[in-house]
Amino acid sequence: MKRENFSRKRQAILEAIRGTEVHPTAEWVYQAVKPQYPDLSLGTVYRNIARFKEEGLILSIGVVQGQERFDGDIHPHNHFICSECGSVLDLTERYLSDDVHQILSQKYGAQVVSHELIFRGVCQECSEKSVSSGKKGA
Amino acid sequence: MKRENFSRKRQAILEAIRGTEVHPTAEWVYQAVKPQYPDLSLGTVYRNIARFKEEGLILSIGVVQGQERFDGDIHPHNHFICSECGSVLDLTERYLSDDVHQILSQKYGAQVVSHELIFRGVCQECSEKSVSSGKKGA
DNA sequence: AATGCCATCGAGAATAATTCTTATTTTTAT
DNA sequence: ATAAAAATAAGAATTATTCTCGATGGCATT
Repeated sequence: MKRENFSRKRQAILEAIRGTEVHPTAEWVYQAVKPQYPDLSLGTVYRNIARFKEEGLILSIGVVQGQERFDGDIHPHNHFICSECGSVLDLTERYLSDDVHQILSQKYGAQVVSHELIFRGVCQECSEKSVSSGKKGA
Repeated sequence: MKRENFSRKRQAILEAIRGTEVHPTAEWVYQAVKPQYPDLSLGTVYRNIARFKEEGLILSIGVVQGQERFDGDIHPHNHFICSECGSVLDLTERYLSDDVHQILSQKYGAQVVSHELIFRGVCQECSEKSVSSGKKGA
């Protein structure tokens, strides 16, 4: 009875987001799904991403270099963002237990429901580039 | 000899950002400084904000509801962002020591230089509104 | 006070990501 | 098969931000 209400394109968009580690932009998703559905529209990607976010199927990492980045892995984990190339990496370390939400909620009278922890710096690849081109390393 | 290189408008923009707790947008800063300098241009606000960021005089909290938010307090601290009204609050609790940067840098071969920890949820004010209007509470 | 020099600025055009609108197409229920 | 509902394509519209460039401001030297 209960319908899945998932069109093929919608499904393909979700799978594209879930099936990559790059924490893609809307444009990336569009380019990724386009080959399979050549009549895909960028508006459809945006519309469905907004929907996935509301439904909790994906998460937003935030805006990196002017473009919003998404994550199909909704398990709690943290990220590292490279200031040079904008790449987003997953970090497996856990730093905060979820009871901090409770504690903060009580202290501030708010409803704290989630947190995000983002580390910033220069990734290994960009660090090496900088060294070889003499930008920083020596 | 060494000139301060700070025009009055630039100084006023920096002071506006430093003198508020609201973690303002560029537009907010523009409106705040405009009365004192009626010929202020929004482009000047953006230009100087970009410069302050590069110089490390202010920090970017990230994009909230489509607008970038800034913080004149560069001491390490964390934030709570209300998903309803977009307000940004300071949290004084410290959760991470800075040696995690070292540890992560070694583990990933990157240069981790900073982190940001953001809690999300509904602030007290918005929570109360929701209750009285029957949106969630009752 | 006048001059020269650059940093800074204003105004608005340009850009780019995202959202919105509407007609059309696809999907689902009957 | 057909009608109703949901989803989509195309592109216009919106909006925050950046860019361009001619004009202005502020300081140093005269």
